[in-house]
Amino acid sequence: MALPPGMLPEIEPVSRESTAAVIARQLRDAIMTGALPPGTQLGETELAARFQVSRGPLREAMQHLVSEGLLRSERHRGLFVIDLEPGDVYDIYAARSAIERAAMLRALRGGDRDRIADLLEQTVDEMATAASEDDPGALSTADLRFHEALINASGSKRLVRMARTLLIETRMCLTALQSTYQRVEERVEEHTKLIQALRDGDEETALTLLEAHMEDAVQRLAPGTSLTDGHAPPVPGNA
Amino acid sequence: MALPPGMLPEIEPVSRESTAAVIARQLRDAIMTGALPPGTQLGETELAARFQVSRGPLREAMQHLVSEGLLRSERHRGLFVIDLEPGDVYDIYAARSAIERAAMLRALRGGDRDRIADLLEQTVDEMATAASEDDPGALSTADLRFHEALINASGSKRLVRMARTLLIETRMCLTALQSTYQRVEERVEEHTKLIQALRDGDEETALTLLEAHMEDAVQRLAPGTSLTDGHAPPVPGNA
DNA sequence: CCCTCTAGGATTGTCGACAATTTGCGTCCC
DNA sequence: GGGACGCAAATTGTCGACAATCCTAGAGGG
Repeated sequence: MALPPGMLPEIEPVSRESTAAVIARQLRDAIMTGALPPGTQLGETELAARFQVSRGPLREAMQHLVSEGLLRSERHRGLFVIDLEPGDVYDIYAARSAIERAAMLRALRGGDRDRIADLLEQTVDEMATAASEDDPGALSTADLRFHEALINASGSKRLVRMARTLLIETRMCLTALQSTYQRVEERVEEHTKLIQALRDGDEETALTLLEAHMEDAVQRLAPGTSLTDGHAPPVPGNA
Repeated sequence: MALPPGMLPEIEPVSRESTAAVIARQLRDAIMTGALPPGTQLGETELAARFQVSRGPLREAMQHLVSEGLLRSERHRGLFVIDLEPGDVYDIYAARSAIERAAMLRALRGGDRDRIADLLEQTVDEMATAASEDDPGALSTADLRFHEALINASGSKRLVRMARTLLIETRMCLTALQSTYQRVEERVEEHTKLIQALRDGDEETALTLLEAHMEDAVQRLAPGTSLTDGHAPPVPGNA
């Protein structure tokens, strides 16, 4: 009303997030970073005490993570952090490839390519910083943020929603197999080239680079499998 | 032990599904078929009475549907069935296009093409039956089952997981705009051609047909928008 | 010595009640 | 008559306790 737009830009309700959402986010981070290793059992009573809330909101948060696929629930047994088998690595990257290809297409065709490219370059800068400081964790985080930004730039609610779990799972892969990395310069450069292709509006190059990016990763993380030729992993834990 | 495999093939725990899961499925069906129209407010107390359970399990089911994107939650206000705007129709089909393209690729390259094609043909038979009986609801259901089967055949846990919500939302679109249908023969034939391309292992044709299938649908449901040229909808309700 | 059955402990599933917050309506003042 | 304030009803958010179920360890019998 009396407040001109632009003033007080960031006032929001004191508690705009539900308790369950806060807990879910904290657990998500813990799982993502490896603080809660795969296979860990999460006791409701114990966690409720740690978060100082009742079991009600905590259960809701857990249920949320279960439906996201980060926890697996065994009835009357408990909740466990999922453990990723080789087949899952393949599956994750195949799904990511599909999502990010679509996001890239929408970014390419939806206009505003330069603005998106600028956004992506910020995350690449973060990667470079993390690389120069020799911080593998931060490097992985920045890497993921690149892909998160790409998908956000697509402007598709559903691509964003579907990618959320995938990126967390990707982070789990990266933390679990932190040793098998490629050269950091190479890792940064792949993303830079991707941005350039986007900026140029070169669809074929962008899509090819993206596919190669995924193929590289999956072969490094799960040797012997391939995205492009449909070579299924040895023990697919699929339904 | 003493039971040779193959005997008693279908005995399972008396209640292998949690109460919340049962409720969630029932609500899902109700939303999908339009029994709960978009925008409806769902009171916890009322529903708890209808299902004859406490509010605890019911809340879990609701939370599940919220995280799936079928309900939207306003704090201290209530839960509402999402209503699909034109921008959402575009978004849904863009996402479906990405998922099903990937599923088709894995079906094409993963071997067992004939087995998958046979499975898909069963659902096309269902479509034909529904068409001959002039049952639009059953026709839509069979249509969705075709795509569900295709994604299941991909063998990818994550594609299946991501597609679940998308297919429900698609069903909502179909029930909401049930009038704007194409000729039923055409609708059946499109799927038949898709199966043939899959059986032949003709990747280019299969992918092209699939893309056209989606493009047709989106243009019929949300005229003026297009998947392929990135023509964004007039009022994108995206984040 | 090994298998089976039973009792114990622990964990999840469910419930009913209380507290916090929002919305709508009625009232009061200008 | 119009607007703002305050109250009350309804709904969601949270909590603690009880019930059902499952794993484990130990004793007993073969």
